[in-house]
Amino acid sequence: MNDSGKFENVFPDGTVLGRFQAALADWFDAEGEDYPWRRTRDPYAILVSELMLQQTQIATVLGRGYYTRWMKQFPDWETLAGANEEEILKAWEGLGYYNRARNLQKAAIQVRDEYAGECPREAKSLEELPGVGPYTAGAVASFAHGVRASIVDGNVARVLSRIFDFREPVDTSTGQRALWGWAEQMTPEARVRSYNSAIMELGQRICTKGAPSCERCPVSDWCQGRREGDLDSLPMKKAKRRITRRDELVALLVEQGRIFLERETGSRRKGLWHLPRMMERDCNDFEELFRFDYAITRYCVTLRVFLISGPASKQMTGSREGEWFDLSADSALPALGSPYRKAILKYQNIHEDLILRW
DNA sequence: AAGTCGGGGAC
DNA sequence: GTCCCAGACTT
Repeated sequence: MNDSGKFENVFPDGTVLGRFQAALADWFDAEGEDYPWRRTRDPYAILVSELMLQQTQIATVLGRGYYTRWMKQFPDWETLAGANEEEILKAWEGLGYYNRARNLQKAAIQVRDEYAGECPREAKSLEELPGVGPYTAGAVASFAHGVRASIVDGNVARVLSRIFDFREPVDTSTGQRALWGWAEQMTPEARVRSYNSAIMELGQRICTKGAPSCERCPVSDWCQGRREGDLDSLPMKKAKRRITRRDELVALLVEQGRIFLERETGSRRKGLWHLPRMMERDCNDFEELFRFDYAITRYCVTLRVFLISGPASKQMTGSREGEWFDLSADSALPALGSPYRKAILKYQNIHEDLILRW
């Protein structure tokens, strides 16, 4: 490496790095997990997986069927490029970070129009695509095209900070520079798919945040952090900021099996729909049906749901931009933010209970 | 460099 | 509750 000397410390000669790379790649080839995006080299299929997986666990993307559904609905660049935003957001509903979905479509349009349908091969070119940063560019270049390119995600950051016993915060520009520097020196020319998959999966399954399984780690011999004996404190991070509490008051307007919804206008959950929001003073005359908390970024929000009926309902719907949707089928509802979907479901359950009791 | 963007899994 | 997750973009 550089002045730190840690690179030389762990890899005193050139042959050791080769053995380190081989140990990782061998481990992956022998016991790596089998995911749908590892059964293909289609850059589109791989880009879809990478965008879905940004800040999102594999269990969510796979277990709740997002990836499979998406690939069936939008199987290639062309199809996605020609889709409309409504159906894209509906397919992404519940995954969060909805700009990822819009960026994915912009990327598809860009590949179609500016690259004649041929996905760029080099990481630097891939970074031109919207929603594709340094990590995703390296992932697509290596996984889809087999091009030598480095990756640093949360998993790799944890592995490398432990390998080098890196006792500085990783969530800073200097910390990131150090990690990327190591990653670029350590990435092999050959077997880059296996190596990159391995170092990520190692962080996910073996070199975990709590209770890492060093006895099963294929590269524990090279791990400086393990020798120093304090893996649990790595990687180091800057101090966290606090959570802010907030109330959110919303109206449940239901008439003849239909519900009144509004479209999000700000930057948060943009393009999705939500229950109409109310002012504190406008709630006094109505019954609070129920409330529950949900977390979003650095906020803890108490969602309080009021049932609005009678003349007030007419007044509210008359003075607002919104639309009525059929409540009978989920497919008739537009893409909703998760808390609002949950609230509607809760309301329907209460409603059914009342009917059963009669 | 700091804020923002979601929602859920694991502990 | 906390931390984290196959991060990227805006300010």
